[in-house]
Amino acid sequence: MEELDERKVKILNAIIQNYMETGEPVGSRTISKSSDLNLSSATIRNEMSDLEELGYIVQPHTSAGRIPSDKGYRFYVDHLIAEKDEEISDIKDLMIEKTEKMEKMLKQVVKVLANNTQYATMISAPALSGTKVKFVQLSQVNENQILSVVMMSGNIVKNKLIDVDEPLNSENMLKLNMLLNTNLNGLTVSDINLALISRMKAQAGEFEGIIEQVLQTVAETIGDEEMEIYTSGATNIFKYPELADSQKASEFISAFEEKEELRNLISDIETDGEKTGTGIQVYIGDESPIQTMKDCSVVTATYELGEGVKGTIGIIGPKRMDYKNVMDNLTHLKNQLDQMLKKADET
Amino acid sequence: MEELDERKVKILNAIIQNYMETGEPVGSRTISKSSDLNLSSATIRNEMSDLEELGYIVQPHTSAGRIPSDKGYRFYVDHLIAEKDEEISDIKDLMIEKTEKMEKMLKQVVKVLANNTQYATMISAPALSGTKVKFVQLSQVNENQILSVVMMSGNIVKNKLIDVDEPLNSENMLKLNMLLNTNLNGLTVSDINLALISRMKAQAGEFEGIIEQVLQTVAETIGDEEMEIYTSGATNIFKYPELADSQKASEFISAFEEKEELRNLISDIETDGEKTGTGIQVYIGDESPIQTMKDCSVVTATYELGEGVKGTIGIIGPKRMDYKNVMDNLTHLKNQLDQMLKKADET
DNA sequence: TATTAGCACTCTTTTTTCATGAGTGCTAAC
DNA sequence: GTTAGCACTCATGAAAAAAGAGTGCTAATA
Repeated sequence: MEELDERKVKILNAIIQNYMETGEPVGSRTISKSSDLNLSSATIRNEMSDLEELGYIVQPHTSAGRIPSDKGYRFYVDHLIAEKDEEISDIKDLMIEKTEKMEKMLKQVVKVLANNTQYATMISAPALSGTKVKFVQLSQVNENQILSVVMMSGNIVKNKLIDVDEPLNSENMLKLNMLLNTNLNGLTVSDINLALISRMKAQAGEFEGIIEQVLQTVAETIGDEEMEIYTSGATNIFKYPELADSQKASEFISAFEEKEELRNLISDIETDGEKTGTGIQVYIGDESPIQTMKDCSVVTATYELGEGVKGTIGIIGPKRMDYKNVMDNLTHLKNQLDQMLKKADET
Repeated sequence: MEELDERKVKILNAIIQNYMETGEPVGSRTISKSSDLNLSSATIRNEMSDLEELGYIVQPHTSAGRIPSDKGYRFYVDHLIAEKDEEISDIKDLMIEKTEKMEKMLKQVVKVLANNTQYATMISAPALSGTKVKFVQLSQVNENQILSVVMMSGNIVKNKLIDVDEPLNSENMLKLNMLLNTNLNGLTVSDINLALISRMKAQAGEFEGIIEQVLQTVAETIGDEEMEIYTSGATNIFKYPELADSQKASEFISAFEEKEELRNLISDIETDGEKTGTGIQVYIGDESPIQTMKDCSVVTATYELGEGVKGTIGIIGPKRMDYKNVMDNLTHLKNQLDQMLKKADET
């Protein structure tokens, strides 16, 4: 296991640090001068040669310096960051305005995070399919339309218009609402099965037809929704020359605009499960499940809104991103989010 | 007025046509051969020299061909497009899926339009401030919270949670709902003034306190919203070399991501009023109210959702955009939108 | 034995130079 | 009024040359 002695680790670290800052291949002379090892460039060269053979660094071409390989970054993330943890991490405080609207909050969160890190960011709204029904209300809007309003845990409100053949009188409407609330309260979409439906139909008596339509609608309202994703800072990519040529940039930004690929990315990540104990996951280069991002690294965190209901927040940037800063930011934010959402749910 | 004789017009037209296709400065020899004027390049050169003096075309540098100036494009848009109108315009049919959700529909519209034109597109949701209240419903969600749901013309539904000190019993809730609906139905935000409020308070009796809070909330629900804008195809900018260098592209795409500048653009345009009889407006280069877009042209259309309630749909592309195609597309789409929204409102 | 100075060699990057070609403006002839 | 002809300008691209960065290897050193 110990294929790297202490000195090699130090040199590898120095190379990565330097490359993170400059984005340029780093040569032996640079290391020789900048590090506190007091070794000549020739010695460093020998060590670098070894490190290359072991696959931690790579030479873009003969007579260029070395850059970290995916394996190198991986080593850095797994071993080197922890060592630095003693340092005081001074994250700019992530000021998030309080707002009860989930959508606004999420939009703000990605924006703040993008600003703070200078990378591209995304966040997925918690999938409704896992949330519970807190409250249902049908209202007769006019002769032929009923407005169904469903409130889920996390105070997410969804609504839909239902067309009906004939209006219900207010007494029946009241009954129907009672029926819906007593039966659906606390259930998730997957809980609404055939057995429940026929039970409710039986109770509905003459409104059996409407009940069916309503339940159908409720299910659609909650379940049918495709995963909502908010993004920010896609244009930060232009700050990193290795990603900024128009071909790549166009694809990258398109992916952020379309969001379809991001959706795939996120569902892959969510099924992937947690890799670290902290709820933070790091995908370096090819490790990322998505092709468009193979020159990037993706760091994600999962926030929770009660049992089983999760959303994902992620940062996408160059492989030489500041992993420490990014992970700290995400941890911080994840905690803040968990707290806020829990509070919103309690009320 | 007649500073351009027929031949000059023909030459100008040929230059513009050619430049639109190629994006390259066009020289005298090209015109001499391509047009049906049967003139030598020397003659064309003389005419081009005149056209330049008059400001319709411009030379990027000595020994380059000419490109149209803003004035040239303006002439083209004002005079030359009309002449071509006999041609059958074969717009690909803009297939828009029916959906009762305004948001989904608008998102789809910009996407289709961007696909169809290959330019960047945007659409503003109709400002709620002008729409009318169609239906209000308060529901007791739990001891301390009331959910207010407001439905506006166009079937736009907004909701908000209100915190209250003590729950209302169902009878009082019913009264309150009646009161709200009878008083607010058909009103716009600006109609909800102090006089109305005090009148309603008087009618509310013991629930005066709640009424105030509710009305406040309703006003917020409807009025406070900032203009919602959906965009698509921002990365199409990379298809036009004159706009595709990373500096410009980054700014451009950022503007589309942030949407703040677009909001300004749209409100400028909306106050600007209609310039043409068709409801289509064209801003060429510097004519555009916004700095970031000074190398682009902006073409917009206004769609309506009943009296005074407007939204704007726009296309942003290079100055050499295919104005005819764009304007036709917008006209077509505007009609379709007007129709759809009218229908949604009737039900 | 580990380290280092020295040097030849490689490969990229930048600069310079040069040739090419597109396009113009002007003049003189038609 | 139109056109052929020609000198001139300027962008573009290729080729050549120069400069720099960095390596790998060898031989000397501690």
